[in-house]
Amino acid sequence: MASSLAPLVLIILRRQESYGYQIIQELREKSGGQMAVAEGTLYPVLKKMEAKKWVEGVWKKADSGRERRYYKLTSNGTQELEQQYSQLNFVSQLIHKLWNLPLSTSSNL
Amino acid sequence: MASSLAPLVLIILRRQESYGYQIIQELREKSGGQMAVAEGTLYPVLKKMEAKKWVEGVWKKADSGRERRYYKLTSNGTQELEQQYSQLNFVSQLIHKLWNLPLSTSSNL
DNA sequence: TGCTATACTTAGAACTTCTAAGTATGTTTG
DNA sequence: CAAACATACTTAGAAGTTCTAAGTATAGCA
Repeated sequence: MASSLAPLVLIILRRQESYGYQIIQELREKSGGQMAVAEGTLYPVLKKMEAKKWVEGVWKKADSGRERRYYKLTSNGTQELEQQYSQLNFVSQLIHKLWNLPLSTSSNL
Repeated sequence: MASSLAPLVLIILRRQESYGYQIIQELREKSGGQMAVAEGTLYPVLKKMEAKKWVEGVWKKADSGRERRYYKLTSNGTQELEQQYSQLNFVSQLIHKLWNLPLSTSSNL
């Protein structure tokens, strides 16, 4: 369960343009193998993000001779990412706040 | 978009038992109005969590005379919460890690 | 030549969340 | 007292996301 893949992908593309297969590898590596996103999950997400103009995709022939679809962030996507990133931080902070509230030690009823 | 409501609810119930309507209020208050969960979203989630034995629900008559269904964490639910909480922290840290990687300044192709 | 890694596609199922109703009871206010 | 409002829970259906599980195709290697 990726729990909202889009921001993770946008963050990766913020650093440098990339393509589907590599994004999957990077997520797996950077997460120490914890985050295993299936191809059937990621590729439709990339298409949806392209349709929303968050990213721009172009076909390029790699040195290997293979065709790859490289994606890069648009300015739209940068805005979107900033919003989603701060939203994620907000929720994360809310969770910590709730977690750290003192536990009730006796019945409250 | 609540982005996985279950852990938030479990965290609230970890502090003290509560009921649906109050959980909605608490989420709204503690989030400064940012997190507005609809009743039609929360109540089915509570039922699902009860079916999974993460929480236990009982009907009680409140001082007001109203019937409420109070939920409290089971030991099962405590285990589940610990797992989900560390999973959330993991993803949150991964996101920060990826965000803070140096941006590429020139073409990488 | 056959296997493995790379690279992308697609259909359908499962799950989550939201919308938008509805029901019922207690409280407040004109 | 009646109307309006806040409390409290229910449910059906739509929309959105992710997973499963296929499939296609090419490059490199044994």
